[in-house]
Amino acid sequence: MRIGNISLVKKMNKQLVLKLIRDQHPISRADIAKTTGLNKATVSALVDELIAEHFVHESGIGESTGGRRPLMLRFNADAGSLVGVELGVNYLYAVLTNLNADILWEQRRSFRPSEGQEAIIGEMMELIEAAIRRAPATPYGVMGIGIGVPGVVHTESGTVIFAPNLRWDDVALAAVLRQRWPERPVIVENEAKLAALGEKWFGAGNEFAHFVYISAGIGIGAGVVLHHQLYRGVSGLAGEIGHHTIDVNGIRCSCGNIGCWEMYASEKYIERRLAEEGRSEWLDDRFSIAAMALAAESDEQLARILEETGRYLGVGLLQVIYAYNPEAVIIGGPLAQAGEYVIGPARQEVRKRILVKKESEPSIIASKLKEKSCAIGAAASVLEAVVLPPEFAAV
Amino acid sequence: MRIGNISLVKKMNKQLVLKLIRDQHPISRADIAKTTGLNKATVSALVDELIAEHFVHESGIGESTGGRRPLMLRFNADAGSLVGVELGVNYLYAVLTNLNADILWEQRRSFRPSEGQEAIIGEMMELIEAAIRRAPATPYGVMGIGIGVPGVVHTESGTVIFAPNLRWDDVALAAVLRQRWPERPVIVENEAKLAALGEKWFGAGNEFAHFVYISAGIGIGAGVVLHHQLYRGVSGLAGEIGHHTIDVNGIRCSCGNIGCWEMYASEKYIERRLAEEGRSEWLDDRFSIAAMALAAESDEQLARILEETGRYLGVGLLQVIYAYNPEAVIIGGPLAQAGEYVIGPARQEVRKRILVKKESEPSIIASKLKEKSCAIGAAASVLEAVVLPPEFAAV
DNA sequence: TGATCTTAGTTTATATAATAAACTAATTCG
DNA sequence: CGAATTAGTTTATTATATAAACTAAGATCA
Repeated sequence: MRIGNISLVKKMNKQLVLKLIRDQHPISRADIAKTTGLNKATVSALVDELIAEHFVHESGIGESTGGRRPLMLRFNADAGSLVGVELGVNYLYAVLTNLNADILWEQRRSFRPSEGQEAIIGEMMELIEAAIRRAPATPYGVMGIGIGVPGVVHTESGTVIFAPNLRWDDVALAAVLRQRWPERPVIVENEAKLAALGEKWFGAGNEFAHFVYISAGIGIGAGVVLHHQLYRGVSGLAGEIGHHTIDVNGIRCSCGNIGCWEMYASEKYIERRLAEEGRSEWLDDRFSIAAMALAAESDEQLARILEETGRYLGVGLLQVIYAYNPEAVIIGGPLAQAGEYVIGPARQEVRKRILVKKESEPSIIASKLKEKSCAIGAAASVLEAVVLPPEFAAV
Repeated sequence: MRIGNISLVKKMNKQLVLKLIRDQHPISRADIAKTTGLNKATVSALVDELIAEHFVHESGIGESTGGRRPLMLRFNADAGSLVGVELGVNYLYAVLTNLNADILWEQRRSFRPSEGQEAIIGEMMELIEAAIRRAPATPYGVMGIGIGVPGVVHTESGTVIFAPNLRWDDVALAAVLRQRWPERPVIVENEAKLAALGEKWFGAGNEFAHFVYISAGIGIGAGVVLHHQLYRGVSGLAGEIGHHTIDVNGIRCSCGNIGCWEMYASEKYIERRLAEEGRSEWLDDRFSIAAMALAAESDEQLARILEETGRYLGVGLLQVIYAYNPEAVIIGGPLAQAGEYVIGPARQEVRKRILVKKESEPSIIASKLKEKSCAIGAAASVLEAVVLPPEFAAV
């Protein structure tokens, strides 16, 4: 039960000031006082502390608006570094960033899915080790490690409860990493949820209080941001909307259900359709939606398959809209590489089927961080945990 | 932008104390201090104010646990009255309650859907007038009026944007009522959302932080409570999940879409199946699920139709579970009168189709407030707006 | 029975942080 | 050049939570 006391007030206001500086820098103390409603003296005191903590610095003198010229403040993105890792189905991708998600170092590494858990976790730890070695000298150093995984996660313990595509089951990933780096916060979370955080902090979700990030690849997952905060549900399953039924009499999904959305609006569907249409030349190891979209410019059959996929995507988006009524839906993951070939038909399908037009239609847009969403989101999760908690932003 | 100051802290703590007294009365000052972590002196000061404001009263001396006997505190449900109104498709139902949702007066009135807006609003105002006249003498009198409507609502203005079954479109309902009762808060909200509030405050939702109330009748609507708060989305459409597609190749819905859930898990479906199976004797004006469920005990054909409906309900519940990952799903509305005939098969269907069993399965339970959910929820919305705002309960 | 221990609740003094108002600093404008 | 304006700091005040001391009223046990 959260009780209020004076230090809570201070924490809230300090966060608010820091957030404002990050979002609107360069900004003066006077502007902060005006936009927040806080007293000038309060702002000065809080800013002084933030400067002492290296999160803010003065960046010179601004333009006068008829009086004394203001001292401009900036968020200090170089107060520390963040490590973000995406654990894919057959690859690892790690980034080292500053607090502004500028990538200072990155590395991608493939593995065969047949490799065991230990081997994969071992490679991940090598990558993290390498990232930490590359970290520049900063006041706080590496502030934490975020990991995105393709499955359902128990966040407190950092355990991967269920990751079908990796065939992982109850793997205590965070425990291993915390043992190796006991002094650093380690966050393990579902990849779509982290990608949503990435888009929220540094991408297409920045301006929205409520949005849904759709990670469409082999399957479909989602990260749901409500009131500026990631929504996880009671056990972290919120957003597993790839298994929404869109055809009760449809085809069987690997999850045991019938007619799941992700059987129709994913790479799985495209592969099935390519095979059906006798275009199996596209079905080799190096299958890529991006290449397919390029070829589709002069290949109607391919274009049609992408368009079908987009329409099915739209059918499911309708459910996303009715469930969450978001301001925006951000389409990410490999499927988003097809760009308007998929997103256009999805938009049309939504417009065709939706109940109340103008009130309810969200912007349906492409991911901004592209294939880096998850890794950057993993880094952002550390930022959120350590520097800029969203708790007070809501309401 | 919410800033912190000392009076915010006081407001938070006072709300917290009042909430605790309401939830756990009788309770002593010492117990409040222990469970909240607030200082005894702080609690005493806040309680004194709450007593002066008539929201709390001392209710005698409790049992000693080895020392001085405590003064027990109770929530004063008779500090004021609440008016709640349900606007159905062809009836009005109004209640007058105390702050504990005990019904002091109620009235139900039918109308023909062909009557115009003005006539219906007129009848509603007569009902409200009658309720206000019946209100007992209390410190605060009638603290406000809540109205549940079968449609999408813009809450700030209290405008009914779209109510297909009433054929209402952009009706400024709250404006009319606020003109008549300018001194009283008037809340207009979707019926399922208010019913969810009702169950949260006084019914089956009491113990859950995240739950979904399903209003299943002619159509399907939902009220979604996340982090103890009603979630509305950006334009109040969140929870319009009756129009989730469960069969892309299915039958056309009145909303323009194809294969909507509410074509399969609603009274509409039952009526269609009754007709198909040649049981149209049930299809008269006084059609009632409750009667049908009773007859189903010795009528397999009826039992089978209810069971089918329940299975379709389960298919859609899966989507609710994946979207919100709630602790519980509460089934209300006319369809819930069929009890286990419908809820049992729904549970089975969910268990059969769900991805991760133990983590994700919510309790699927029947509404506790039954046909009074909406009206009591309308009253509760006033309570929440005026006496017990949920703002600080979250996180 | 009465001394001591416990628990409930109040009073008093103190600490923290926001605020208002007065102040200094630096600039524009006429 | 002086008045007005804007930026930022200093100082005194206020509201509130808290700790600690205190009063109140019971239980326990020799």
